[in-house]
Parts: sequence; C-alpha cells; structure tokens
Amino acid sequence: MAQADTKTQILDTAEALLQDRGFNAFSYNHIAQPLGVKNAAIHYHFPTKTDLGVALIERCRARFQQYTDLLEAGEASPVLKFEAYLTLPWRYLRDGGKVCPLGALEVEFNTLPEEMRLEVIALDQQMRAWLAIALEEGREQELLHFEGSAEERAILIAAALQGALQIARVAGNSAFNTCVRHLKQELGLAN
Amino acid sequence: MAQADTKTQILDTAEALLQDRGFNAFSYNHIAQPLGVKNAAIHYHFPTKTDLGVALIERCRARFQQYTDLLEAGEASPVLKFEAYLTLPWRYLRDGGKVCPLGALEVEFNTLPEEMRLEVIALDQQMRAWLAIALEEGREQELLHFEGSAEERAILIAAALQGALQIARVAGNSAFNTCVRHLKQELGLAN
DNA sequence: TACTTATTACTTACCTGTAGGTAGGTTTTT
DNA sequence: AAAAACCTACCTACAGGTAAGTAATAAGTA
Repeated sequence: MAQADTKTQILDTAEALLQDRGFNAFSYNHIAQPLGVKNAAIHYHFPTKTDLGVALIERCRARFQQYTDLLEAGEASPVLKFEAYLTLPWRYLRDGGKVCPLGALEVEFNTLPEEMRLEVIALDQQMRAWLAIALEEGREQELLHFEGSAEERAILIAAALQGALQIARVAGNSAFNTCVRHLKQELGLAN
Repeated sequence: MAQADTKTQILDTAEALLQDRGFNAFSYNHIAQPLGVKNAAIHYHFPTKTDLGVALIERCRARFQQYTDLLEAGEASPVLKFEAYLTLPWRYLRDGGKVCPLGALEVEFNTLPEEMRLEVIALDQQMRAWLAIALEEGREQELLHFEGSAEERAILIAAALQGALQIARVAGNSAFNTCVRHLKQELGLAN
C-alpha cells in the first residue's frame, strides 16, 4: 500500500510545514522534495492546495476525536483529560517549536478558501467544546476550581496555550511552560 | 511633503495587510493598488520587502514607546496602564477583526529574514517588559493581585490576548471579550 | 532674474523565479 | 488488461526586484 503511505506522508509533511511556516508559506515542492517525489505526485493525491488543506484539517479533527474517544473509553478523570489537552501543544513545542495548527490557520484565515474556513471553525469548536465539558466535569467533582462558565474558561485556556506557543518562538520555551503552570494553578491543580 | 505622506500610507497599508492576512500573503501590488500607485513606487521607498517589514515593526515599537511614554508622563495608575494595554488588541478587533501584528509575525517567524526576526524579538520584549513593570507596580500598591512574578503574569496575559484575537476570528468577538473579562477578574479588578 | 543642475518621487517596461496547476505518457501493482 | 501511482514537460499568473526614463520642485550660479 504505497499509496496510503505516500498520501499519509504528504499530509504529515504538509502539517509539519503548516506548523513551522504557515499555510501560505509552503508549496507543493516543499512537500515533494523531502519525499523524493515530483510535485505532480502531490497533485495526484490532492488536486488543489485547497483539497490538501481541507484533508489536513479533517485529519486533525479525526485524530482529536480518536484521542478524546480513547480518554472517554478509559474513563479518564477530568484532571487527566485536562492534562491530556495540555499534552498537545506541549508536543508541538517539543517537536521543533511548532505552533498550533489552529492558530496558524486563524492568522491566515482571511486568505483561506471557504472550504478550509469551515473546517477551521469546526476544529476550533470541536476542541474547545470537549475541553469545556472536561472542565465542567472537573468542577462538579470538585477536582477543578474556577469561576464563570466552563466554555469561557475553555476559551481562556485555549487562547493562552495558542498564544504561548507563538510567544515561545521569540521568548524561549520557558514562556510556554510558565503559561501552563499558571493555568494549572488557576484551576487549583498542584503543579 | 508628498514623500512622507506616501511612505506613511505604505506603512499603514502594509500594517493593515499584515494584521489581516499575514506577512507572506500580501505583495507590493496589494499595497500599491489602493494607494493608486505602481509597485515600483513601493520599491522606491522600501527597496526590499525585508526593508518594509523592518520599518513596519520599528514603527510599531516607536508607537508603543510613545504610547507608554505618555502614560508614564501622565503618571497613570497601574490599573490605567493595564487597561491601556488591553486597549491595543481591543482596537485591532474593532478595526475589522485584525490580529496582533506580533502574533502574525511569530506564526511566520521561521520564514522571516534575520533582520525582521530581531525586530520581532525586540518588539515582544519591549511590550511584555513594560506590562510586567506596570503589573508589579499595581501589586505593590495593592491595586492588582496575582501570584508569581510579574514577568510570568505578563506572559500569560500577552499570550491570552494574542490567542483570543485569533480565536475571535472563528468564534466571534465575544471570545475576546470573555478572555479580557477573566484576565481582569484574575487580577482582582472589578469588571 | 534666468538658467542650469540636482534631487525627489515617481512611471514604464522589463526580468527571473516560483507558485499552483494540467495533459499525456510511463511504470508498477492487482 | 486495467487501475493506481507516479513522471516529464509544460502553462499561466504573479511575486519580488531592477533599469532607465520623466515630471516637478529646490538649490546654486552667472
């Protein structure tokens, strides 16, 4: 199954480029070269860049869904769920100072084709909605403590993490860790 | 002085484009057209796009400096300073869902020429450093309340605001306002 | 004062590179 | 033999950039 393999590799490479440079700053050749393939091969799998973008975001969504499904299936505690959420940006940072795909796409949002915009909106909703539920659960079980609605708290957390990843590029990784520590403290979590 | 005028207009347009679409997603023609001028005219004032980018960030820095100088000169209270800081992103949002220039540049950081990177780093430092001092002042005067160092709190606030502006694009302006409200509450400020 | 010389702020007309994309052929696998 | 997974060879558009010229204003000089 060289097909699925290449297709996956294309998506992997595109995703890494998105998180490294932004959507408008990479081309089909940027993907093709490291894969040792010609740019027409990328067009074979993804006729247009819009197709690529949509597929990329859809994969993010599916992966997040899988991730959360697993946590739900394992009856993870709200605290573990929250920490699992933190793990995502933490890994981005570790893997070469990458930025949240959502953040990158939001910055370039006004340059994206409609199909991609819809996917971006859906991804954002999906992630924040799940986080909000986990936070609310945590509060009900008195494991997490915060004022206001869980949805609002989820926005604050998502915004801070997204911003922190970006700032980490110019201020160093400690900026991100600082944010995480404070977010946890504010939820009443021991470090 | 038609010169200074055009030069300023170029920077204004470029800045708006940066905040709307990102640095890599606008060209000299995007600037030239609305100004009713040919793209070579832009090259006259800014030989390369790097020059433009550097000048743009330098102007942000100078403007921020002016802004804070004014606040210091007027012996603004720490609370007013903090609120003045919040005003910046608030205006971005109001002016057509713009995003923080710093955030946009950080996302594209790995595609920027060295000269621009240095400016981005300097702008980030400048803004966060000033905010941190204001926060510390506020705490000393018992007007603001928070745990940990002021620098850390400044990172959290900057990250949250930056992220919130971006999220507002897909989740609506209320997302930003929510963040602001929570950040204020966490500092012990009445709404 | 009149005329030249520079300087400023552009324009026209180009050039090179690369981006995204396509058509049609070739190899590989089923 | 047919479908899948490519490649070669191209095309168009536009990006950033340059060279040479021009109109208008300012400065210097006879």
